[in-house]
Amino acid sequence: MANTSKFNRGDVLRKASDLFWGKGFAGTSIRDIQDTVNMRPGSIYATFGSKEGLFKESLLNYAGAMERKMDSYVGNANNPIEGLKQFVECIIIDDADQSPSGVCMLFKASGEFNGQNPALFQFSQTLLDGFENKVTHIFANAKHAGFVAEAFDEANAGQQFVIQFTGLRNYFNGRNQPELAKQLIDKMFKTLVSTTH
Amino acid sequence: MANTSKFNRGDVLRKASDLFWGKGFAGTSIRDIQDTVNMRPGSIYATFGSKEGLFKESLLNYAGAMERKMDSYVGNANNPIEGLKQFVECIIIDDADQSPSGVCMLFKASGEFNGQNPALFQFSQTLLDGFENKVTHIFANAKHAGFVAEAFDEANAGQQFVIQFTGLRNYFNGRNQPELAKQLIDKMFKTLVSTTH
DNA sequence: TTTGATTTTGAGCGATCGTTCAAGCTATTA
DNA sequence: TAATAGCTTGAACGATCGCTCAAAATCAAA
Repeated sequence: MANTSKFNRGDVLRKASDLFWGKGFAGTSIRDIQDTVNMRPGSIYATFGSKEGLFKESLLNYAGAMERKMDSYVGNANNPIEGLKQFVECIIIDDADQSPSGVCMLFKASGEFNGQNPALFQFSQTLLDGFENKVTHIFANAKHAGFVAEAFDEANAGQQFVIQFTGLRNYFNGRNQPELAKQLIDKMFKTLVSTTH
Repeated sequence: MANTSKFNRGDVLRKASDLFWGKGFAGTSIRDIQDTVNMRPGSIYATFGSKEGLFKESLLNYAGAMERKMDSYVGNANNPIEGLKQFVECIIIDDADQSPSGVCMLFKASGEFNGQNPALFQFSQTLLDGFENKVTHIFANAKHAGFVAEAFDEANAGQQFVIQFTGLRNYFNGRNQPELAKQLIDKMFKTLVSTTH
């Protein structure tokens, strides 16, 4: 080894991720990225290979951050399902004004790439499946811990969670009605908990 | 008047709309459009003013086509709510493979423009509000005709319809599971019809 | 302190972007 | 049929796109 990187890979990915999340893949230029991560094109390409490569890592970084945030809320709550609810409230209500976009980056990518870029579409779909799996496991654990009835169907609940979460997030994208959002999230979880086989 | 247009404005807007819907605003170039609508740049700019102008008309065309389709299903059904359900099944299941995108063009535009282009974001939000209003009126008419209880809350139902529809559409974007989709649409409407104050 | 492997730099490549406009074409009117 | 108003054409503008690579800078090991 003779020379070491001057940038922090995590910082760079966080910034690039926020940029891509807000402006989309096609709407973000490498020069946008150069400016916000303070790297020259040569360094960017030596590190990430291509715009697509950087996007893939950015999307992965987003999904990871999302799952860590969810884990944190679930882990700190007495009832894991209550934790999930707080996570949803945080994303839809609290983070609304500081978030680069009101739409989930995974769905935004999935929507942008479907029919245009099979590889990146497949990549985003895999991450979405992973997210649903994670939610399903949280519901399963909640059931084993006795927080919901034995007849509770965790797979169905995980699926419903993703659908409702997406619908709500899109609905409140650019719409500033926190009290309404809170009501609808309440309703979402009331319906979710009553989910059985 | 000395010469008349050779192109059909409706045809051009349909084709441009499908292109923008599939590839997004940033992902579609004027040269893409030249090729699919068979017009030269001068004609396009003389007719629509700019890429943004063409996009606005394309989005309007999409929203209009969507509402006409919905009206058609609702008008031909004995029960307007049953008609709404058939409309949803048509969009999510039947049209899945011939549609330029599995995501609603209005939400895709709203997601792409939020924080990037206030004018176009506002435009797409207004069309979304119009769509929700239309659905709410359909529910109101269904109530007045006695298809649901007097306690039925049509505004709440309209809101829920948009949220559930969006969630399901995103979920089944690129996912080919028609029988599962049918089940979830069934569940969506069972829940919707039981909506009261 | 010298060496040398590694990273960073930034000018610049060819391609494509949105857009313009002078010139040519076309159909109606006189 | 000649005149003319309006539409279409397509070459080309300056800007920006993703990306490359030779040269300069940097730091660990010898």
